[in-house]
Amino acid sequence: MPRLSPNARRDEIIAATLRVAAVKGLANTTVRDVAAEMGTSSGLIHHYFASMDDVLAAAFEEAAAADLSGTESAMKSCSDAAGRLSKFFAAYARIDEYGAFQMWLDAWAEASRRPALGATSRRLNVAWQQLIVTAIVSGINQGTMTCDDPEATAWRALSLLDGLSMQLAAHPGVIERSDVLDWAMTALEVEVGLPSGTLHRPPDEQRS
Amino acid sequence: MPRLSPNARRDEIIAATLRVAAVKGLANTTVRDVAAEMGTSSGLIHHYFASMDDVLAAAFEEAAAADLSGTESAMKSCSDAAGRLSKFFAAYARIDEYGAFQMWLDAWAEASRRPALGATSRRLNVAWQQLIVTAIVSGINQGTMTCDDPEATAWRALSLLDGLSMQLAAHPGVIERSDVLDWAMTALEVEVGLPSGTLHRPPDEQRS
DNA sequence: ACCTCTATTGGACATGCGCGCAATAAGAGT
DNA sequence: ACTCTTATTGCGCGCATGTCCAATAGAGGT
Repeated sequence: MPRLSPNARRDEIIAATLRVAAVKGLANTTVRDVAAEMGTSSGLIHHYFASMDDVLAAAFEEAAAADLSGTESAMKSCSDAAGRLSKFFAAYARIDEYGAFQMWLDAWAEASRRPALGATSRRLNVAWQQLIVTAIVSGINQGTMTCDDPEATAWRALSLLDGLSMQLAAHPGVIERSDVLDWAMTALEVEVGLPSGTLHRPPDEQRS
Repeated sequence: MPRLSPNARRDEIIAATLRVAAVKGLANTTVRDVAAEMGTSSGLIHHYFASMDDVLAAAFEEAAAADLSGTESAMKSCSDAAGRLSKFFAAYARIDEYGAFQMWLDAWAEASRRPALGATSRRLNVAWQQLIVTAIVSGINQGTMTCDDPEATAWRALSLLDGLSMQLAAHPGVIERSDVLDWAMTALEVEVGLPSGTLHRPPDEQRS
């Protein structure tokens, strides 16, 4: 196999891991699977990562961090806080649709058994919650929202989304995909005192 | 080891499997783990089950069905609908504490890859949701609750509980155990128009 | 007492896993 | 062309897993 630069090879290992994990699941992805996917030897992987746990954590980190920063920048395109929350839900739904949710399910299930993966999962989950927190806080400052405990409200909104999406991913057909977003947005509207339907409407874009 | 009747031994295998799975997770529970937990040889297990998959499926079914019927009967000890919901949350919390939630996480993650496990998980999940639905419907009939769509409200309540409990199980420390119940109960109170705090108080027992 | 059935044993077997390591080869700098 | 670094190989070690099976032991019927 062609000799690659460390950065390029490292990226390819992560990319190959994600391709395998999308089919077999994060937990069932082995060193030999990833090596075969790349067409290289299995020993090569341990030249770049100390353990398979680290490989999985890096792959999950890569995919999840990309989704996170994509969502973050989408939210910045709105100046008003309600619009930002609206963007948040839209971005979450897009990720959900493209099948990444199964990876989150795997990560959550494995979090308590694989320390590196668990730490990454925890950090990114908190980062998602903080996206909601900051949007709510700016909503309060702008006078359009009211909320006693933005941290708690954000956990409830995110957990409701996660819980509903889990039903969608694990038991297709028991609830509708369109209901997930609708229900979660409505619940958050009530919590922060927004007029019903505010989050459902496409937000105004920010003026430059 | 004492020679037991087939039924007794089969039950003990399932019980031992659950004890191990509570610690190691459903997916990581091995034949030898179960045998060691019982204090018998590993070959004995294959005398009763054709494969380890069958053991895990039977164990999950057993535990989940027991938790479900336990919760159902606890709810029946209350005549008023709000009391029943209160019992529901109490039962859910008890199950959660004893470590069974990791098993649900495993089941959800594996649902899309193991059809038999997925079907069981789906059926029992819907049954849990229906426990809430019937309580809400009787609350409406008793005139103590209002709800446009009990099915949807039940999914939201259950998903919020599941989502929050998932954070508890996967990322210990990010939220408090006591908050999970508090937040989920408050959210449901708002949804069905119950006075704040109603679900938090220990319900009156039913008079015979 | 013996006999029969079967619950139970304990280990063999093949497979798959993460990981480590000595050998190899490719590319970059001189 | 020569050297030096290191990306890459290919295999082997130790361990854990599920499955299978011949041998053993214990309880119930006659």
